[in-house]
Amino acid sequence: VPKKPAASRSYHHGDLRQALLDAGLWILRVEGPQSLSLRAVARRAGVSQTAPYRHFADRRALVAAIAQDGFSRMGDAMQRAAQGGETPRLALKNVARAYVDFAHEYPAEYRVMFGPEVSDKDGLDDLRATGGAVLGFVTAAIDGLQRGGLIGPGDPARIAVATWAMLHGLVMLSLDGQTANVGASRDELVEEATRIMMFGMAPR
Amino acid sequence: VPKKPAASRSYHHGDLRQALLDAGLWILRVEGPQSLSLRAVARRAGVSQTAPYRHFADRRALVAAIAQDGFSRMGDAMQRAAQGGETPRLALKNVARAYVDFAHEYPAEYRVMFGPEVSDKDGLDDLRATGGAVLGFVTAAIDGLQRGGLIGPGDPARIAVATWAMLHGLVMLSLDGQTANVGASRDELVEEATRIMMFGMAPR
DNA sequence: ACCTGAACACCGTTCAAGT
DNA sequence: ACCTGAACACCGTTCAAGT
Repeated sequence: VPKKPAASRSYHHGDLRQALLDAGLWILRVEGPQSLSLRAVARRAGVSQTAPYRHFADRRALVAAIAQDGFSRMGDAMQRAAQGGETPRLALKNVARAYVDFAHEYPAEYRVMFGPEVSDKDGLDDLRATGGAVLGFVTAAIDGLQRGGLIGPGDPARIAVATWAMLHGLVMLSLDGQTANVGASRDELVEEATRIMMFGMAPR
Repeated sequence: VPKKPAASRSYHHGDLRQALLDAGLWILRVEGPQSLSLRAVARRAGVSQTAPYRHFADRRALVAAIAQDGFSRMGDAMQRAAQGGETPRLALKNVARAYVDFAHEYPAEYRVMFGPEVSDKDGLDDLRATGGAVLGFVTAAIDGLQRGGLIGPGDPARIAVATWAMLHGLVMLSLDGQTANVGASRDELVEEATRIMMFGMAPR
């Protein structure tokens, strides 16, 4: 029996759109991405197979909504991490760690966020905007570090892309188990990557 | 009518395993990853729906074989690029460019190589080995640069992971269209990433 | 050994219909 | 407006059978 106030129960399943998203997230986390079907989501939400079409144009729209939710929550985690740092450089490291931690805590969602099903953003304007916000967030952080004299000059947008690329690549290789044989922990790899990004590989 | 010598035609479709791989690659490139089904591959190869099961245990095995083929061809391209450089540093840049170019020339295959369907390498020992060879290749290149005094000390395996992560992340963000708004070409972004990897972001 | 046809349990999506 | 049931064209996989 739903406990929500009547005003938010526009039909007898409460907020069905949210219920479908919750069901999708549960299936994704517990049963894996290959089980994430519109029919399974409908079953878990307790409605007929065709009910989701009232809220999502097609399967891709549901996946996009899940991806967008992931970007949103990851952005929140990064924001919280940024506020915790005592110095700008510590803040950047905290943000990097928050990013990597989010991906490893919710690997299935992270994969969906960057997966092939939503890689073509045509018709997914909201998702494009939310994903772009992550880059904007990193760009603002880079800009702040430049103003503080902690990193050198250069187009902050390009530097931000390189920073994001490093984090994203590290996460993907790690999730794919492709860093398992280097004899270094996840934190050690983040550390090494941060060191290279700050000081470079060239001898000083 | 197949023109191969009789010795290689173990059955009337020639080398059916290879024919199925070719069909899969064609479908992947032309119709996209969502059309890559065992049945479609069989149809295109002109055999019954169940014939592929003589050569691939299941759909995942076919996808893994396609991914492995991709890793193999990408490794070849990197090897060729490495030999072309006049100096070690130019060679590294050439390898980076070859990597990024391969991914953009065969985006569907690249996505499959790092996609969720084969991310769990359990039971895919050959794929794990071929993927690991890419890391070994980068590690050897880093080691060579260290010996030549062109990059500083440090565990070459960890430095290689960071280098690969940067390339992989750049490729994925670019393929996802998430670098479209920074006003920089693909080459410019590779250039910027290479600069940061070599000299770092910190002011000198 | 290699391939086929029928069958089962799924799936996305559409359509007419119910309240 | 919101939801359902039936239907269509797919899919992965198994099984008995054919040469």
